[in-house]
Amino acid sequence: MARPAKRDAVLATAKRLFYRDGIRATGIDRILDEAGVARMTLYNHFAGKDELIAAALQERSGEFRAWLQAEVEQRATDPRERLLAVFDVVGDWIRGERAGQGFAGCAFIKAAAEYGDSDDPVHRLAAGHKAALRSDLAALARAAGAAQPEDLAARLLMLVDGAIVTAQVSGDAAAALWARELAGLLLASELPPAAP
Amino acid sequence: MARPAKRDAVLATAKRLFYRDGIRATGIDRILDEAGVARMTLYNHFAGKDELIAAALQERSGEFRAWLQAEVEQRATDPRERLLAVFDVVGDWIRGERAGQGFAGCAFIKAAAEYGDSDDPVHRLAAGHKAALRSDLAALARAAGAAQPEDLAARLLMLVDGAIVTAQVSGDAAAALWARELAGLLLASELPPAAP
DNA sequence: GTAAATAGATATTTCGATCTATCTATATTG
DNA sequence: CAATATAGATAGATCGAAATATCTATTTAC
Repeated sequence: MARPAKRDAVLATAKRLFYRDGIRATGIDRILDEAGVARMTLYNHFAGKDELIAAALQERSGEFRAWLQAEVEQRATDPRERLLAVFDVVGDWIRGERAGQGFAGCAFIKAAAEYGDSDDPVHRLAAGHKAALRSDLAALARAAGAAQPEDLAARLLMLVDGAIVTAQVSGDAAAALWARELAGLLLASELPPAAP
Repeated sequence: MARPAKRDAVLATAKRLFYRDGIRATGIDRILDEAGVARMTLYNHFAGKDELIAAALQERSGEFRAWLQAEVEQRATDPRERLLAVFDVVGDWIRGERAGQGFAGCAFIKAAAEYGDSDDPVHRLAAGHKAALRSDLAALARAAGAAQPEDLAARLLMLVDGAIVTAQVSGDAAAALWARELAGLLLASELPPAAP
């Protein structure tokens, strides 16, 4: 094997359990058990649980952004429609149609909830993920001709997060649809009329 | 003193620490220390931590709903304006202008994040709180003449939660304003035009 | 005087982390 | 090719701290 097969096993298991059960609720021992890895291989690859948490969140952030970007680009070509397609992708995610992963809310919102101090490294990673997503959306908004793409992106991301939280807390699978309708109203009021 | 002075001290401290630091992150010992109460008085009044969590969340839910209701009624009389005033109240809360309490997100969203299993009693309490809030908003929506007051309430609550989460995770103090603007668009499209 | 509250000891887990000794597979070297 | 050095992984013991919960004996307050 090339290099870090065991490291990847630990990281993948940590990502899954941290997301499904929460970070504080997930002990090192369960990660080791489910990854089928010895205790010291974890501590050989990561300085400790904190570093493992950071690595898991960073990897998840990159994967999620890439997945969202690819799905959106696949579903629409017109920038305005791509902004709306974001909510369709989120809807599929909520309904559990994302590769392998059952929906359990947003890992970063939940991480920020567990580590509420805004100076905490975990909270910073969560905020950084949201800032990156906002930047991704701002690029789409700019392509769609928004006068204030950053402002529009911030509002759209707030809609996305509202939908995710509503689905996770209350089990409202239709939340993404509600958010999509609201996004439609927002785009109609913020974007120049589309040329036919 | 009448009856449960010590019980109230424990409950008040638990409410505060659970909200500020998280539930799992808050140990019994710290609650006892900060409440200035002996260990056995806690276990005389509550069967254990689980019951204390439930009591704290229930009390907070009632207090929050009453506070929101009172603030909204104080700020506007017209039902449509009351629906918008909800976002002003949330904005004050985010900016830390609620009695004594620094803003640290929504206690119930955070609780549902920590206890992700939808069958968990803590998660159920969180979902129940959101259902109650939705019901409160639906009453306002009905008074405002909404055709589908429950649907409108669900969307407004999603906006509220989106604003709260955005403020907590990313520190965007303006999130409540963004949500208010979106709510304005939604009301314009869902409510009958106001009679002058 | 009676019920509540207290201090303090204690039991039992669980958690994160460290250390050691052993095993294995690969790579290096003679 | 064969002997060996090296790195990675393993199992298991162990440590200290923190967590929830229980029990007892004493003090406080009404």
